[in-house]
Amino acid sequence: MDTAQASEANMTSLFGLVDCNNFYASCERVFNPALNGKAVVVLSNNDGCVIARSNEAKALGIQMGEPFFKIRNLVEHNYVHAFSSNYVLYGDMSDRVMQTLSQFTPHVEVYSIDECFLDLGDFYDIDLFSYAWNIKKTVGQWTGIPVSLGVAPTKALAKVANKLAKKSKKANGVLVLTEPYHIQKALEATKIEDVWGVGSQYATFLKKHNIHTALDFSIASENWVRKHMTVVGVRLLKELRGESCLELEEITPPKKGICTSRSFGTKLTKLDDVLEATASYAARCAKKLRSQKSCARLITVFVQTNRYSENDRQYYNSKTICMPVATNSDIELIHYATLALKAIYKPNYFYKKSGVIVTEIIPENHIQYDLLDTVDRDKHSRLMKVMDGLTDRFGRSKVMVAAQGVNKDWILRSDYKSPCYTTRIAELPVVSNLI
DNA sequence: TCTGGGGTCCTAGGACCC
DNA sequence: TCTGGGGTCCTAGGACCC
Repeated sequence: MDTAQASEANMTSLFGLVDCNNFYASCERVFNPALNGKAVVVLSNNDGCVIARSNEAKALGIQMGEPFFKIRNLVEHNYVHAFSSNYVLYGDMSDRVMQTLSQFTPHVEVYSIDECFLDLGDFYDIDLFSYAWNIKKTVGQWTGIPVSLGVAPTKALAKVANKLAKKSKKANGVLVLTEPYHIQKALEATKIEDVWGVGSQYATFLKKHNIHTALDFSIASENWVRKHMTVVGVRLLKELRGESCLELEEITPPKKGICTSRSFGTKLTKLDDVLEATASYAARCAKKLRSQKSCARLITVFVQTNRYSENDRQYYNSKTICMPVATNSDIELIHYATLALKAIYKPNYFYKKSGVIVTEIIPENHIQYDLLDTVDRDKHSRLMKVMDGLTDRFGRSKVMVAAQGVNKDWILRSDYKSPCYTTRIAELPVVSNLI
């Protein structure tokens, strides 16, 4: 946005930020009301660490990212209810929340699975507080998910408002910041490390320079900020001063890199096992590419051992292959992922994780074909369509390329998973030798 | 025993070209 | 012997987000 546009936007810009409270934990509660008032945590893949906590779990002192084994005692004594992550459920609940929000303004930006920016620029003249409160109430009634809502003239200020809305008992989940005096008070009450865009590195640096709150930062010199925090810092500075620099991004641009990686449920040493896992990740990348109608030219595979086991020999390596023609076919990506993995695999290591990254992504209708190409791309594309159709209907892992394996020794551990309450998964026998 | 996964943007510096 | 300078592209690394 240029300066003229920006200053024009400033006349009326107004953003809402809706954030689902403790989202994954709240999703688990919607379908299991007995959990209300109880400490609930949701675990990362492999039930490794805590990635979501209800307020009661926070009150027990459980930290974000805490390894699960450290709180196993609490779980066993029933003080805490733990769930493996159930992304199908959370994705579906997220869709419902976003659908509900779009009833209130046509211009929404789905910022993450549990956050959404709203353009409220047309609503300056109405009673913003009632409107905001109505949004919160409606989402609660229609989806069962509690949300907090901050409203302010810029995205960064809406973030500030949202955080305070959640924290303050008085605000009770809704805070509208339009008056300069209120904005100033809010900035004063916001610690610098809680500002959107200030991570741990910058927070430490800024505190060293006596900047402890968002207000301190907002009165720093622009040149000083540019010098130490690049143009990104300057944008933040302006946003906190009320000058809108970040627009609402309603259309999600296609991703420039797509990565699928997982830690294995157990340590793997055999090439075949690592191959099966890696092939599955390649297929996931292919599916993600197809869903955004893209193809990729580069594929990178990496493997690593468990960096926490001090007694094991450590190994990390990666290999990138430039494919002759950009593709989004399971079969081709698995083929090249296999080649890449074989190039870096070394026997006698305990592998804990592998991953597939695809880059140099282009729209699928912009592919440059190779004269010497021997792949029947039409056939692949038709096959992938059929497979996607089956996957969408019957769920993942029902149809796959044989290289992905059926033994799945590497599969994720997920001992505490709730049912997929909202999406029916029909039963269908595994078809493994389709190709 | 057990420690997540998937993204974005910006900058500095080197290579290369004319 | 003298040893320019501007532009572009690429990459690695560092910061951030959820």
